[in-house]
Amino acid sequence: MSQVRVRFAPSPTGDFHIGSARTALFNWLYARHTGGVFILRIEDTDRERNTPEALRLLLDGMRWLGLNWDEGPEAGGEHGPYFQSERGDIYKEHLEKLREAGRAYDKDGAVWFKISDEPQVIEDAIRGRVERTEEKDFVIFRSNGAPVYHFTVVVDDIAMGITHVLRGEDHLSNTSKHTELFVAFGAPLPIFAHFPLILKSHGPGKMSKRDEGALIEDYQRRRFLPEAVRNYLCLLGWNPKDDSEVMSIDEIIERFGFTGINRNNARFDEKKLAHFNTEHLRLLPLETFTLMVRPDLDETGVVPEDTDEDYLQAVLGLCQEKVRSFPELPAYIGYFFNDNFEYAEKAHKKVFRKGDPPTRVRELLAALESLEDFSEVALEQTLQGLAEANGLYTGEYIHPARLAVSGTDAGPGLYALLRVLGKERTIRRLKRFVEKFG
RNA sequence: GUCCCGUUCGUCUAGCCGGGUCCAGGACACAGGGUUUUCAUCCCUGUAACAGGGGUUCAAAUCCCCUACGGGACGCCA
Repeated sequence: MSQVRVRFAPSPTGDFHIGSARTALFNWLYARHTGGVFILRIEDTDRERNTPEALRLLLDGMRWLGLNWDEGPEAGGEHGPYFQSERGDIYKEHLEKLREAGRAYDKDGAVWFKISDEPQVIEDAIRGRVERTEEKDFVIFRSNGAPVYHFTVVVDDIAMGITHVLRGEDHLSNTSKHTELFVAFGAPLPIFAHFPLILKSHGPGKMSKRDEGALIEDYQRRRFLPEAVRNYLCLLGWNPKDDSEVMSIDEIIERFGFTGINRNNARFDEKKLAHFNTEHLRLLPLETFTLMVRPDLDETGVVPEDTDEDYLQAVLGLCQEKVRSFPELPAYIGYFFNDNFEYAEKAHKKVFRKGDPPTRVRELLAALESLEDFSEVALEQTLQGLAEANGLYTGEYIHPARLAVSGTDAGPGLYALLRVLGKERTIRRLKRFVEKFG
């Protein structure tokens, strides 16, 4: 069989939203799975509504998601141009063919396509056989001379040698118009595959640009991991049949196919997306994690410029598995880089509710000052030894210690925390606590 | 209104084609419990679904029909 050629054909009229992104994704996956060609074609025939800004958003979003195209804008290819606005001559030629065949006529200043009286049969790769009869002739060129979507899409799919048309179910009813045109041009039908739509999380209807969480741009801005968004999107309407969820893109490409695509619409769930983000965050090698979180750290300025790189790495290594997203990291690690952090009121109250924290911290300070080995094992032994010697629970030292060195009541395990902070910082902070609270 | 597509836990879904192994499995969310010095981690447990009705069959989530509901398309938008 000849090589698979699929296309994603958006119109740059607004934001790049999740539904479009998934259409692009499924086409891309199918191309990569089959070793085929993924084409990006810009459907900008509606001059009124297209904007360069929307195009930029689209290309950025595609790249962010890792959906590289083999032919299209900025990539070139032998079937260009890839902007419909530049394909006027091709449309005119094809219109002539229809006129010659007696299938096009003028009315009210527009050009109309004369439908056949045949019922159209669509062998859909996902839905099976679907029959639909077109009921009336439709416009293919507007009175302002611009060609209409149903016409351009078919002409381009023929001219670009598209073998498979993969798109949302919202196009299923239009497909009978398209098959009419394919037949009128004497062209073979591509294989159609219509997948389910993404419905909004709450309320009726499909997801639209106005809905919460609908924009790819939003996820870029909120620093989601593109592989997490992509992974989640793959599972909205497709599944590998064996309960696998968090997968590498190579694994998804390997397993992707029509048999795993569902027929019923899926509701978008931001909580599950957040879960994928957390999972993928944990999978990141520390060096990558460090590199990626840099912008968040720079933006908030929590890490001073002269910070030792090894120390930063150690801190991140400790905290990577504790956070659920990049933006929450700066606040989570702030105290590591600032000895003069504030003691959180809630944590302070909690710790001071019982026992004698200042005394415990003083005892701990004395013990740690003479401790050379700041390994977790040694620290643990020291604290436990101290507790035993004074007939107290280790918790009576641990909680005040945490408050004293971090100002909070939550965070990484205390021994690891102290190890990373190191002796000098730890001592300094314990002293500060003693000075402040006696 | 007409036509097209669909309907399994709150949500994403497995199972359906080739009916029995399904008093329906997994994940997210939620609830409870546990581990840990803490927590935003981790572990365990629990709650919870075959839209309804009719048929076919020894047997139906699985096959057929009807109804209801959901979604989509009916533009000189794409």
